[in-house]
Amino acid sequence: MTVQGDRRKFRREGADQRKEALVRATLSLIAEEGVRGATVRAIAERAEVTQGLIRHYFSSKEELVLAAYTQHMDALTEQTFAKAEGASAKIRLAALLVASVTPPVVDAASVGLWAGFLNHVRQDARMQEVHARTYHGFRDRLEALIAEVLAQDGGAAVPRDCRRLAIACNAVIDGLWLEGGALPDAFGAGELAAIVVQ
Amino acid sequence: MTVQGDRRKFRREGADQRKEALVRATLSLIAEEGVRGATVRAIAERAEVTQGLIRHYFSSKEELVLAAYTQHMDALTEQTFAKAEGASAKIRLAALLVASVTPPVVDAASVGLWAGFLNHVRQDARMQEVHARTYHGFRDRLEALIAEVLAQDGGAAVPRDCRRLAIACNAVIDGLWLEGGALPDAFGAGELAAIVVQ
DNA sequence: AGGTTAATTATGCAAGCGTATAATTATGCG
DNA sequence: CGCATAATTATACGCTTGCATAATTAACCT
Repeated sequence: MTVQGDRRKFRREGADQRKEALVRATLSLIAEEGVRGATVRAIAERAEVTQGLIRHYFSSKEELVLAAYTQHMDALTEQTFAKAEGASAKIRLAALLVASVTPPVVDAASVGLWAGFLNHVRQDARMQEVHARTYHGFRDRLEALIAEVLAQDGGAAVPRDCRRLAIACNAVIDGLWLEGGALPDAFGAGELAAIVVQ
Repeated sequence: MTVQGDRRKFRREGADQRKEALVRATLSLIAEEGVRGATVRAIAERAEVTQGLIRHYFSSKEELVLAAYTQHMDALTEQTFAKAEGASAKIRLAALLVASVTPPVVDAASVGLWAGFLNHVRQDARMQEVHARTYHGFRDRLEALIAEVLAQDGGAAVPRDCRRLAIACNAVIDGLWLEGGALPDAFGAGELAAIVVQ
């Protein structure tokens, strides 16, 4: 004689799917309201589960936020390089630069996410680690691509120059990234990329 | 027979000084922890008063945050233009650009502040007003300066061109602003300014 | 001096926070 | 089917939050 309570119906799902749903909900909330605004209850509601489930998959909110940050940064890098296709190295570099300053890598949500994470990254050592790893990963791949372009252009690819170019290139990308995401002005990414490639 | 309670001693101060102290405390906390992290109690503690006083000077936390944002944006503009001095218009423009991408206009706290305010500005109509007013104010003054430079260079200063140049110039400044504030890499602001002036 | 008053502190409240734990129930297996 | 178990929900606790209000006190006025 089980009491037929109004207990909410649910479907059991794999740990990976649930975790990803929670991470997605977390990211969208952080983009809108920052880490502090992404409350456990709000995250659970957006992921269409109850808040207790979060603690079942993540040992704390901090852990969930770290997982979300990691996933986001990795996805961003991957997403950007995925579009860097083409016959020659020069074309691939150009495509990479264009991808770096156009949606979906650059949009309001992405910038909101960056802003939401900024202070948290500054204060949490593990978040800093993830940031450093992602940043260097991106730069290294960019450096390799630049080396290819230089080699193909005939000139010898001095490693030190490649490193410097990669850093500078990255800086320009970051600057444009903010510009494109924060301001709605759509401006010709193509020509900008061309300038950088030159 | 008044009970000598351990009630905290205090000094009465003018409304302006207290308000400014509260605004300063609010700004520094928002830069560190975002608007949600800047709690009424934390602000009061940093301003060395008790939390009740905030309600005495501001009708709500939201009002205090708005006042802080307004004060910060105005100060930023003023601070930037204050350094734009020089004999010729061209020199003044160059000085303005340099000031726009060097401390104290650009530093970690300033970027943290920007990040902390971003989502709040996006969601609050009055904050958007302040942002728009400040942004246009800056751009208009920049436009006037550019017009001067063009006129001095001999060419006729077509208003439409000035407007466009001002917008583009502002975009570059914003990009560099993020770059300089978020990354510790100190890079030659002078040469950048030179490029823009050209 | 002493009284007035506004500035300031102290206290309390309801709601929301992250977290802990117990109660249920969907699902795979014999 | 019936049982076991992990996934999920429900509930509760202590703390913090923004806000309201009462109690105190520093400073000014005559």
